[in-house]
Amino acid sequence: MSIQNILEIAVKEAVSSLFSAQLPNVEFQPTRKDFEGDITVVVFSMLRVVKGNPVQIGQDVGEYLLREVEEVAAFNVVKGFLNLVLKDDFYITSFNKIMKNDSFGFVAASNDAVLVEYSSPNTNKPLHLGHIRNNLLGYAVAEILKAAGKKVYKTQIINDRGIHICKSMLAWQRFGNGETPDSTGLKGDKLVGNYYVEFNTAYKKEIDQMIADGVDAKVAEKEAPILLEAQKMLQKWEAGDEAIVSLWKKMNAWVYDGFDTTYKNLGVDFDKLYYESQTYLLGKEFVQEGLNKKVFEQDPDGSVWCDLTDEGLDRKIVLRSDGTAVYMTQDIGTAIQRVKDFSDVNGMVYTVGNEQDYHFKVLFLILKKLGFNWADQLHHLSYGMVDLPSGKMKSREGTVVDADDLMVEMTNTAASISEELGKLDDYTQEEKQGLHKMIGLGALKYYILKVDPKKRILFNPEESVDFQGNTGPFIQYTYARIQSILRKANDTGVVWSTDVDASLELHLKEKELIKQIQLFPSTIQLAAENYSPALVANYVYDLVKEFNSFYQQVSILGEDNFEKKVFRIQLSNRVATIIQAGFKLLGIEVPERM
RNA sequence: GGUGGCAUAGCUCAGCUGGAUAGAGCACCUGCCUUCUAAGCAGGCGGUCCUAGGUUCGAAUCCUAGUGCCAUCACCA
Repeated sequence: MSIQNILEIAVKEAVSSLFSAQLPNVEFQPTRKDFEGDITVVVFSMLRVVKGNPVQIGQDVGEYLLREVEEVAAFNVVKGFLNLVLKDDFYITSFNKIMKNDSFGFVAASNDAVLVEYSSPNTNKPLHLGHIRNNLLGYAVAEILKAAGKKVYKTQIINDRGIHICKSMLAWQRFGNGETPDSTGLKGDKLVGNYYVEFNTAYKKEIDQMIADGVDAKVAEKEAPILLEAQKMLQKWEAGDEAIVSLWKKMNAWVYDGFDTTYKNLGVDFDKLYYESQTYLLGKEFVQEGLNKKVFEQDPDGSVWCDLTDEGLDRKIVLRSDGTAVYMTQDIGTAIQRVKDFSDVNGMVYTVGNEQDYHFKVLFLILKKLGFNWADQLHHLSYGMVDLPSGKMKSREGTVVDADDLMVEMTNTAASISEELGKLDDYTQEEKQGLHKMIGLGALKYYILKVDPKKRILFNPEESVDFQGNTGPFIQYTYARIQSILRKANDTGVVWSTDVDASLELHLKEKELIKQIQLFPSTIQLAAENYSPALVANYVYDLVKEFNSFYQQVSILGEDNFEKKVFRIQLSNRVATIIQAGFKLLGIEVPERM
């Protein structure tokens, strides 16, 4: 039973015996640092049940608790706040328990399965900073859900069909001269992306020419020959034209190759991939079923709609008049397919930017109307855009921050800082490289994940990402320092695996650290409930702040009292494992040295 | 125009279900490396929590209205 539960019962008893009143609940909060105490009972909230002066009530309850609850060492009342001081041995006992728990903070896996979708790129462009946020968020949320006891399947849906793909294909056919990733040394996604750009360049040139020849601008945009040819290509693709399909397969393979490299560097992975080209037909069946069930209605021109005006939304199209699928059609099909594939799945998380809030609201509603009981368990993990100081990233204006380039840049920055400090001159080039990547990526990932997903991020490439203060490297550094201490402790042969003597007197900083450590499990739960890696990031930061303060104020290995020394080594070790575990949830690694 | 999100220090962000004197980092100014890694620590400067009402013993937090920024309202994805 947690201390809070013990106190809750005791406070209720106190109120019952002192004032003959029944408290529905007791409000607790951590005592603010400016006051003496560890945990605070808010007396104000009792006033509804107990009439009287809050200070006097607090005093009476405090005396009762001091008498009846073993863990309470002292109390004081400030205004309507009853501050309780807990005994040191309560903290030490609690700490000893935590030290024995190898999976502290983690809930054992259950059969309650959730599918988490993220990344989901188009196959005509390389990944950029926006995708990085998406990937990091999706990956971290998946890990956090696992830690909170869910069974998780990571997945993505790859948008591998449509006119945009044909544009790259056409440009490659025309201007490519048979170039391949091998012949050029370019990553496959970059190569294909270049042809997408080339298409647009050629397209624009044709439009300009047509306008110069007296064609109306809007007409030119629609009738530029190269665009018409791309559309023809799409029709051929849908008809299964062999040459087109094989070109499509070849170029897509290049792109997937490139993506794989980026994902690997970024440290994310997937359990199952879905391809739009394989699922887009599926939704159509259910459109028909929706029609039968009268969930949908058909217009005279053949288009199918879902009327959501009763829910305060619009009428939404689910099938075009020519019978082809729209975005919504495919998403309906994909969702259903996933539940078929993973029969134990009881919920899905869609990691998609907040510009699609409306789409997902509608999608979930439609699935519910179609009668799927799991539709209530769908969650759109909506996140804000990553903006540059110049505004939104636009590929056409060349203001996109490329994912691969950014990772290299971060690694280089980490390298130059590290070299300047020169602490690791005995490392081999290879070891150094690995470390620099770990630090550079740690900085990037932490920078993005510490922000509440809902909020947009302003990314300034010039100022880039900090390595000091509230940053990934700051936290990694603390971890490395602790490892250094542990190495020395082991080298000097200190055995530090024994239980800590509960009669030890705690230093203020030690007590604060234990308090912070105790919060780890509830932080993971809260982060899972809110789908917010930021909560984990900020928790680890607070823990590290607390540790550094402790580290600076007390000597660990230099402590004369052996019991204290052992305790401090254990405490440091526990902090390190929580940093490591917390960062792992964020997909960030920690170094032995830096 | 309808709908949704956001608004906290010069900048970037925390602030859990309403609680005490609103907290960090960066930047700027002071100190601290003959002691476990100074990518660190301690301190200082800096706030109309967008505005106006309301609910409450108590509001950055909840409600209403307004202002600003962003997104969305396509037979695009």
